[in-house]
Amino acid sequence: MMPMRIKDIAERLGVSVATVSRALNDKPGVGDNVRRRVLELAAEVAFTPHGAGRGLSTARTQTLGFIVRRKVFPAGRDPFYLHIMHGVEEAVAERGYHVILSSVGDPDGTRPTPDLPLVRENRVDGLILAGPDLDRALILALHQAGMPLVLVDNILRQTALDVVLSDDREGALAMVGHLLGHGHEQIAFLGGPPQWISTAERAAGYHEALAGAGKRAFATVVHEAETTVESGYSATRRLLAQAVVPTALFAVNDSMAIGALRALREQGRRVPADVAVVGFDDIDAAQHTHPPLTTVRIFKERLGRVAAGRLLDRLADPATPSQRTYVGTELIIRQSCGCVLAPVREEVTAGSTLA
Amino acid sequence: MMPMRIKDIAERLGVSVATVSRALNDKPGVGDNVRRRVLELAAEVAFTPHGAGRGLSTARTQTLGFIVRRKVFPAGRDPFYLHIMHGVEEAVAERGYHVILSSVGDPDGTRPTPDLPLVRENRVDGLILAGPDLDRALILALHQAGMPLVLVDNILRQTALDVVLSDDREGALAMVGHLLGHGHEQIAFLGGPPQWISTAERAAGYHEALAGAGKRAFATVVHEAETTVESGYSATRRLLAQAVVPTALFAVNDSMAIGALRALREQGRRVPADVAVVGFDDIDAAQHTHPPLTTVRIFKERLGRVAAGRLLDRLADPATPSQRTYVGTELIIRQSCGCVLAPVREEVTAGSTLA
DNA sequence: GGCAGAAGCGTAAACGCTTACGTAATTTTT
DNA sequence: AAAAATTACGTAAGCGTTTACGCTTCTGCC
Repeated sequence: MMPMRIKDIAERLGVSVATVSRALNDKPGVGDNVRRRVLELAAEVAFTPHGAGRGLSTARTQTLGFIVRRKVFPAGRDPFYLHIMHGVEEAVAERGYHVILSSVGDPDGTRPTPDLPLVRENRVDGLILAGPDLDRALILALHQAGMPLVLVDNILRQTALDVVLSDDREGALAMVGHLLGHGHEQIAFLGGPPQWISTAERAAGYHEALAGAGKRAFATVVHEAETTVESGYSATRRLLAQAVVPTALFAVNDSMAIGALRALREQGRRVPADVAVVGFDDIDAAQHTHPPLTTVRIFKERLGRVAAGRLLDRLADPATPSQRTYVGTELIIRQSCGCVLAPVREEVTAGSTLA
Repeated sequence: MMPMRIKDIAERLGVSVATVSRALNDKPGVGDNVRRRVLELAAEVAFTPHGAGRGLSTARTQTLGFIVRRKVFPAGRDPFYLHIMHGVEEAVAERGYHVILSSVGDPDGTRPTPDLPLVRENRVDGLILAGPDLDRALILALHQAGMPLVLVDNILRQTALDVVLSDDREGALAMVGHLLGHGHEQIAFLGGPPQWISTAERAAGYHEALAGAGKRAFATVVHEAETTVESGYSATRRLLAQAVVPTALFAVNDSMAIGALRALREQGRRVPADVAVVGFDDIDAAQHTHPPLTTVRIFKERLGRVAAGRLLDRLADPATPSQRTYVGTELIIRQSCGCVLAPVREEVTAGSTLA
């Protein structure tokens, strides 16, 4: 019942532990005969090396950390980062690694240089840092301490770090292009914190699309401090109080778009007849809004998979130059933009509350 | 830069590593003087024991595994279990533990007794097994191997295991009681797989409520093999084809309720005017449906916290008798049941698409 | 003042694995 | 056929902790 250890295998086969270890790890210095016998027995008893033992001698834990700011975690929020983590888990499992989840609280300031128990305890070989609002000082400290890192949905300027992003600019470009193609002239933008890479890039895509079409941005471009349903709601109300009302509303993410839907409905404006509303992310709720939300899908699991791949590659070869990877997006046309003629790509269960 | 190890502390203080270890672990056999100096220095350099080293000598990893069936994970599904995991993470972090996420695939049958790499590698002290459709053989094998376990949203009859469940029967009782109290006579039930504890208990609560009120169950009680939007949709269509149509529809979970909303809408029935629809779970999407969905809220993070607590307690004292814990639910009255008079408890951002 | 017991501390082994080094046997080279 | 190089294996040290055991020094007691 007690699992076999290398020592036991060595004993049963009448060889030394060193030989067994070499055989198991494909190292030279073992005869074909002995090697075969070792591998056979190992397979038979489903031998797996003891994690801590191996870790102690190799200084490798075969484990990655997935770090996310506690605030962006669920509790009513869309589980965007959980989807990313799921992608990470699948990818690393395929390569024999594990993931430890850790959500960091607000910097408490009790420690001069912020750090993570995970790291101090040497429990991880590398970290995936997800989300735009992780403490800069923390990231820098980890990087300078030599911890292999990959950033997801975030960048750190002036620093050679691996970064995985969704192609937000391209997605926004496509979205706004789509609206323009359907005759919208007055497209307002509900933005988020400009220091977040994703929201900044989406804003850039918005402006670029308009410029490319020779149009001007809608007079009032809002930049909210948060990207929640509430902020989308209040921003839309402020927008509607203006003299000229937009014909389309591009929210920087789906949560804000949902807030916009609510504000419009309360003001008696019909969506999409009076004003079109589109979002970004394709969160789970987007297909259940009324009307179902046209949006730009982000492949969240894919982001996780790619980030994990980058990190594992870097661990295998620490000299790999850092790189920035963009994961493509996809336009999801539902009813909230009124562009029924556009090609509709929908999964079977979507649009449960078709209007 | 290199983190200090016990050896270094011992050297700096001119004592032995054993003494340092004893001081750090609050063990007797250390003078007050030396102890103080050790603790001071340790605090100063933010010493944290090396995970693998400690793990190797104590056979404790300070790590828990969170296991979930791959199929129930996101990719379009509601991240129910991710919320649970989040609760787990918060709870264990407070007690200095870590969580490793692992989603298990379908049993591939290549191994006579199913097991987990996590366990064979001795990476975890215990496991939280989430979801009703984990392989029975796996659970039993782990249990018999002496691995501390806690089940969430699942039970294993005939086995003394710690179990954490939401109080589904009570929730269903309250929900159906609420409908009855508002005059509904014909309440249909859209059920799920009866071997799942949660769906079975909800069905039981439904019948119990009706029996308590002296009513009979609606002639056709449906039990679907899946609890998806699609199955809710098709089950509702079948129901509507019957001679007598219910006045209220109680779906065993929110996904099915969403499917029901779609089917009703397609058939031209108004919700809640013609037929009330209620669900269970309070998934993220429930507040964005049209109309917003009345449902029974499950405290998913709390489930995770409680499960983690049970497991940690058991690790601290392996003799703890196994126990079954029920986490209460909460009726969330929104618009889909038409019972506007009931007390409405809503968070601020809810009901974004108020009808 | 002598002795038992306790307290404070060091020594060394153990956990399970990898790996540098040494040695004997085998193969290759001349 | 002798020297040199290669191969196959064992020995032992090391990774960072904890802990059983043993030695000294103190304390208290008669």
